[in-house]
Amino acid sequence: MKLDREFYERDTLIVANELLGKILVHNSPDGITKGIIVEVEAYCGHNDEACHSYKKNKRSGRTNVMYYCGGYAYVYLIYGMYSCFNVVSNAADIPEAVLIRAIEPLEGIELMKHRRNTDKMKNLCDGPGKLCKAMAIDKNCYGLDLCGDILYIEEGENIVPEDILPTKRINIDYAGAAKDYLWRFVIDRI
DNA sequence: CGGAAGATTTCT
DNA sequence: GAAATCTTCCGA
Repeated sequence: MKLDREFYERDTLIVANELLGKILVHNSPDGITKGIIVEVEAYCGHNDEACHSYKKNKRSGRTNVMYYCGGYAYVYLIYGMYSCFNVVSNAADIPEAVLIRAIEPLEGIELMKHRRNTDKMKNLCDGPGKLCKAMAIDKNCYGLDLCGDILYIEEGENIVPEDILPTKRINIDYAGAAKDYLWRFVIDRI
């Protein structure tokens, strides 16, 4: 069961929490890949110094999709070599999104290994850049509608709040006070 | 038009 | 702990 538009058009922190345990699906030309979302981070526009849409550059070519309504893919290139996949959340004109930081491979594992050029399961999708490479998510996926058939998220197992561990976000030391917000969520089991 | 920086990964 | 590496954004 594919998540619908209403799921995404809510408060970013709620969407971030509820995305845990859901299944990310990419129907690529090479084949289909699926994975359970196990780690996310929330980025809340004007309330969040770490968010790309926070600063002076209110809206730019890169962050434009964050101003859409929820349910779109925000993919950007970082450090010139790695893509990061975000799910745009909340209503239109509210530039917020959820970064998918890690997944647990479900389907198309051989394809992922081939793309990542490794055999180690643990090393396959445990990072934003890694899972994007494993699932072939790149700038071509920028702005895709997650309510479409190419890239989407479906219902997975239900995660109870007790299993969700909030922690500080990673690699945003430049973000001042915002760097201490507990806006990174991981599934505390496995 | 040039320069600087970055929501990372990998190897030493 | 440091390098790799390049698109995007800002200032001039």
